[in-house]
Amino acid sequence: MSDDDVSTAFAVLNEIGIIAQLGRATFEARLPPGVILPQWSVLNHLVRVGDGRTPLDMARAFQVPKTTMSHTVAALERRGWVEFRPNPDDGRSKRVWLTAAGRAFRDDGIASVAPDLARILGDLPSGTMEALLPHLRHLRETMDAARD
Amino acid sequence: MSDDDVSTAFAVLNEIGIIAQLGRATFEARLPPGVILPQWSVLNHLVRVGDGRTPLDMARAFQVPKTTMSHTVAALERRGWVEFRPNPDDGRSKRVWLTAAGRAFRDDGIASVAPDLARILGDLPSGTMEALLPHLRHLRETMDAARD
DNA sequence: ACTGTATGGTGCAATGTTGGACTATATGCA
DNA sequence: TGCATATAGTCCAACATTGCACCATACAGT
Repeated sequence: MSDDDVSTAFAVLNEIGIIAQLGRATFEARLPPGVILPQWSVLNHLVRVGDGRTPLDMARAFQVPKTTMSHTVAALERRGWVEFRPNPDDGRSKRVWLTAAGRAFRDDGIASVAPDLARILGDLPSGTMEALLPHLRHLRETMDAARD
Repeated sequence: MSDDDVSTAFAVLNEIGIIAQLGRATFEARLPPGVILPQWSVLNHLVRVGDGRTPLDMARAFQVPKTTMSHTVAALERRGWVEFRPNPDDGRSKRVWLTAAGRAFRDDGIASVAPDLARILGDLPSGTMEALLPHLRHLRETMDAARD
């Protein structure tokens, strides 16, 4: 493992940190005031992987502490975008279900940000995102596995 | 701009958000308790681009509000890792300079995390990071330019 | 020079994040 | 069964982030 490899890795993580910041700002500019990216992301996650997950499942998926996820889903529930039902398999846990309003809000979010993303995509060499995606997935999976 | 392109972009930003989180956790696990990633990142930035920057310069580079950067550099100054000097060109602003202790602390950070990064790199197909870096730079620059 | 506006920086308050302690339920093992 | 340990979730307090109001300095147009 050469020093060069390590400094490339540093540079990659550095760029990723800044892009995450920019992406968050882009998103939040389009969400209604008071709604925050992690809230929308949880709705999106539930749509993509299916609802009925437990809060702890999602905390692991997002790599945040369980208290943070607890706070986030509580906010979503207050707004009527998700509802809790007991987990029949485990009396300690809840399952989180999307409401119709929650699905609609998630869809609105995509529709609102799509033009911003389209503008960014238009300024990038075509194929940039497709080139990034598989490598990013691989990196994420590897880092996830390394966190033992 | 097809729907597929937009959903690829969503997926890329999603992965980037999670990797940023994982990277942050990896780093903070190696920093002394109470030291936080943004603090170390600012020291790293000053080493890489040269010290003598103003806080506002750095706020822009990191895409954070100026109050956040003000808070961060104040913490670094309390720990003796940077010092402020007046800006001879502009009486409103400060310039931020690294101290010897600041440089040493930044170097220690690299040395502490390098083994973790090396482990991750060892589990990735070689060339993954090199493949990512130019695309990420491009994406970051484009998003930066789009934020007008 | 004078005045209006723009910019660098900070203090404060509201909010988000997170570690630690705690409760309740589940599971493994004698 | 009974007990020790592990796990899901929440409450609370400490701390980080950030929008807003404010001050000081700079600069542009007259």
